[in-house]
Amino acid sequence: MSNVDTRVAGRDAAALFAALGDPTRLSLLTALSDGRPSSISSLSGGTELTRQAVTKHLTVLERAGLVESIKVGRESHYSFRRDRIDIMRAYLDGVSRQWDDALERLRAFVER
Amino acid sequence: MSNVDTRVAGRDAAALFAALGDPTRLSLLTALSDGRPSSISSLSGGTELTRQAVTKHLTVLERAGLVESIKVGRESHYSFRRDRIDIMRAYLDGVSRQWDDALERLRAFVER
DNA sequence: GGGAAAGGCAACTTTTTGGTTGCCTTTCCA
DNA sequence: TGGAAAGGCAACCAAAAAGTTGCCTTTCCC
Repeated sequence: MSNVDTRVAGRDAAALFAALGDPTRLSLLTALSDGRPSSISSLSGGTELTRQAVTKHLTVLERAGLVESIKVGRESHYSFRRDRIDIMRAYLDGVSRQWDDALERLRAFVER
Repeated sequence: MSNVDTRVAGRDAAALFAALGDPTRLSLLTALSDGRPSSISSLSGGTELTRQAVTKHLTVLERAGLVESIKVGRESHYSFRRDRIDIMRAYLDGVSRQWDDALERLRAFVER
């Protein structure tokens, strides 16, 4: 049952982890997590990357549901979506808990 | 300062997230998180994958520090390393907290 | 109105990744 | 002691990812 849980959660989680598995995307997400929606240009300014490269990374993050975008005039404003982070946290918590339980069982066995 | 923190943590974290950004590796990690060290054959048995494919995934996980291996006779025993999970949790907690703080500041501003 | 800023779209190149097959070495155990 | 089990190593392949360049459209604002 908890086995099924982690497997189901894992399917969702893998895509999220993959989206974060790139230093550039991770820093984009960090930049957005301060709450200020940002345009593509402002996000690519200050980096070594071209605007198009940043666009691609933002698209990856958006498909994973980690950010969302709205058009404001000629700009696209990207913003952080906190809720998806919780899925990853839940997955990591599950793995950690399973590990802790395993250790506990081992301890109980040894001390028997 | 907390900005620097997330950036430093981010460098480590990206590699870890990347290692988890694959369904196969995620299920390998889940299998190992029950505390029982497993051989490559036992991990590849029951899956559609060849032994070599599993070996490669385990190598990725090991380079990321998420598992470790020891040789036992002719077998390689892989086991879960919980400590690295904490780095990812810390990163996600940091991002979430930054987001929560931003919301709080916004609320305070609006209610002023 | 017209130039500049913001960005979408598409083609293309280069690496990386996920996976395979084949072969060799080491270890186990009947 | 000799086959079978476990697995390392290397070459290879195909698809995906990361990034670039070029060009076109939309919007802003002087």
